[in-house]
Amino acid sequence: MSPRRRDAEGTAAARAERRAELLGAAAEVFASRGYSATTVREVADAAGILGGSLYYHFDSKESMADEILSTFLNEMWASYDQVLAADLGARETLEALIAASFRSIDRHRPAVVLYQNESKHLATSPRFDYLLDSQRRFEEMWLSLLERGAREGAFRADLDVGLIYRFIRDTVWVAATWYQRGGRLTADEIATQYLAMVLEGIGTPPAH
Amino acid sequence: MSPRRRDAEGTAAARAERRAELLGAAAEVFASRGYSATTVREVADAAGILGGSLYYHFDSKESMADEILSTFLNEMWASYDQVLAADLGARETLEALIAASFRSIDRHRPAVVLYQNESKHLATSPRFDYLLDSQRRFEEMWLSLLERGAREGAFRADLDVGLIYRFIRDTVWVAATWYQRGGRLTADEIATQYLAMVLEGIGTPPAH
Amino acid sequence: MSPRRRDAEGTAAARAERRAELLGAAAEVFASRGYSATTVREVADAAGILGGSLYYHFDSKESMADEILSTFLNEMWASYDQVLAADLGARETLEALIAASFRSIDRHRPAVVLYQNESKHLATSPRFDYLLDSQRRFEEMWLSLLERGAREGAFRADLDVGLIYRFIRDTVWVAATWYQRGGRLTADEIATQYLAMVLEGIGTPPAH
Amino acid sequence: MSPRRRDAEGTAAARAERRAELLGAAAEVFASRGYSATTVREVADAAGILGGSLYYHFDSKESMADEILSTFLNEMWASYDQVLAADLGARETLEALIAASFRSIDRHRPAVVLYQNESKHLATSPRFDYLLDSQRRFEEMWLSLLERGAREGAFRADLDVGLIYRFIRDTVWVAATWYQRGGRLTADEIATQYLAMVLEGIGTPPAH
DNA sequence: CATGAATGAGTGTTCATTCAT
DNA sequence: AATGAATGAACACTCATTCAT
Repeated sequence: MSPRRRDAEGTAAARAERRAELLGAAAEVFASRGYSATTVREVADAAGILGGSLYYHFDSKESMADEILSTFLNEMWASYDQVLAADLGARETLEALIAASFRSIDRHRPAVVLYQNESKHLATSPRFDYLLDSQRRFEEMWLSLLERGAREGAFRADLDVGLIYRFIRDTVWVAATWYQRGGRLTADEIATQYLAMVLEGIGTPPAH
Repeated sequence: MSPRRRDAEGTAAARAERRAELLGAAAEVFASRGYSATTVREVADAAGILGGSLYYHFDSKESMADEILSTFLNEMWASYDQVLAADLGARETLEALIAASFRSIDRHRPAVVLYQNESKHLATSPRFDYLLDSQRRFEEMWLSLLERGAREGAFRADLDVGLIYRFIRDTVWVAATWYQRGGRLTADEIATQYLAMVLEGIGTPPAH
Repeated sequence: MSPRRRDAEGTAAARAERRAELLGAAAEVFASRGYSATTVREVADAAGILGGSLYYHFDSKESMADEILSTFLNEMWASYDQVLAADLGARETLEALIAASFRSIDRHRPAVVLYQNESKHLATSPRFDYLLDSQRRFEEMWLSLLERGAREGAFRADLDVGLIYRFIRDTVWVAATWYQRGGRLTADEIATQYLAMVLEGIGTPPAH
Repeated sequence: MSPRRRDAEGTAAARAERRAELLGAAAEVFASRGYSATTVREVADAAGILGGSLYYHFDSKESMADEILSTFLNEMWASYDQVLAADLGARETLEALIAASFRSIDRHRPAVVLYQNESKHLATSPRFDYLLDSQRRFEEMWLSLLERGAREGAFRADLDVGLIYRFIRDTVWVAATWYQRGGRLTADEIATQYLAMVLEGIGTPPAH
């Protein structure tokens, strides 16, 4: 490897790293203050630079949100696809998907919050069409899993599937608003308890 | 009595009614576009008047949000207090609270969305301190109910109470983002199915 | 005519008048400082209002330039069309067109300057396509007139027509950069002398 | 002697050459986009380097314009002075000056465009006072030539001298906006035809 | 009650310029 | 000589708010 190549790689990597740093700061601020209510200057402050300097790295505020969200979604789908490829039973698939989701929250908490709060608003711009695509694919995946589970006897068949879908979807993702790494419970512990609640309910079985 | 005077006579009631109309429009727009992303002009457009005219009725954009939220919270707490005053068993109380919550969503959907999405942001201003108070009271109420239920054997005791609290809280309120009056399911039907899920889970009991 | 209609007309007219006022100020500043080098604030200052207030009347800086230019071009072409419709001889047509041009300069001096200095730059945006259209029509009109004049013996035939075209075009329009109403010479006097120069030259005939 | 040292030896000349290269690119871009509308980055792009790198060679954007304009004006005046020193008759002087002007356009087209479009704007800064000086000298030169020509019978005496001055000035310099080296007509051919137009006009003599 | 013109602080963005490497 | 990251002032534009009518 020639020194030239070494340098080129070094700066390309350094640039990518800097972008990641800045996007991390941006995601944090967007998540806590809301995308619209956040000023570019606040993002820059959080990153320790001046407002204008962000534009050396990014085209616009929107493109920061774009990169934050697409990075998160790509990783999330990669982990979902791995689960789906394993071809497990309905119940095991559900368990694996929920665990994967909480791991996503653990790794991308601010991005998840941003996604939840602003995707509807952002999706009005064509550049964010992939948000709707992802949402559609997500819904299809869950609905078909829940229907299959009901058919196979893994899940109760007396509940509205659309309602269950929303129930699970909301339950999982909203956790991003309060989850914090290093808190009382780890992401895996939360996943386990969530699964217990979702599958068995919080009520005690009626006595005979 | 001239028509002018006739109008004047009804002024107080008419004014209140107009305010309610305008707040309804405002809540709808705030909920769908987000409070920060909504301009006063958009609210005015939705109400069929010009931007400046809103200031005859309200002091500021903030005060509209204030009135929307406090109206909703007052009504919500009135219904909760009624439930609590009935002194039911833990399970029955939970059922009644959830039913009351879905009825709140039915009556104040945009306000609930606004509350969920923006209360954190708005609460930085002292005028919205009551949001935090309400939240605190809400948490206390649920935690004590869940603890009592666990003690009394109505609820499982092996789950983290704080987690259950968040689980229920999120599950219920997020529904405001997709619920629509006159949709496939009524608020009461949704409440019933939610209760089934929350209490019994979606899984089928393991065979012996 | 009902009072309502009177009012409606009154405010519509008042609004148009205000726009015209502001556009007059804008044209003046654009012409003297250059469009790009002019800030919106400078325009507003010249109009005696604040920068933001301009946006109550106009969508953007660009739309001000647009309205200034299209108003000027419309009026210019109206006067040209009148000349062309009269179906005069080549020489008389040329005289009438040049007189009309100087009258345009008299009435729209800043707009002409703006047109000359910035149309190339502005025409990169599709909204200004009409500038290119106008330019093309202008060139065709002049070339066909000059060719006809050469054929009919009204103009010398030994000169390059394209060159004459540019010569006349530039000569006339550049005058907008120094012309001032109420100066030593009226627009008509300038037109007369320009015509003398263009038709007969500034040299004295060679003695026999 | 190493190649490095060989380079170093030629440093002063090499540096001057590089400056000239960069100024050539800058002049081209300034002329085509307008000075204000041109960014330093665009200049650098045209030169194949990065924006910041220009500042190794020049103090500021303004100093580039300065050097472009003063180089052009110095050369132009050198050629004018040569003409004036020859002490020709009025008509021959005019012919020689116009020919020299078109040769200037041929050699410094972008600089001439820049001069025409931006000198008024730039002249607000004291560093560009020489632009006004040049303009004044230019006007004096032409006015005295035209007056002398009128006195001596070389030029018509029935036209406004100030008008003729502007007529010639504009006619000549505006050509820089459309002239291109290697086009249909050479600079000398254009000069010849321009002189024919200016001296004899485009009209045919009235028949007796 | 409502209008419509204006305000002025603030927003996202641009860009000439600097400077360590 | 040139890079590339950063600066900071300025820009076009937005918007909550005011107020005379």
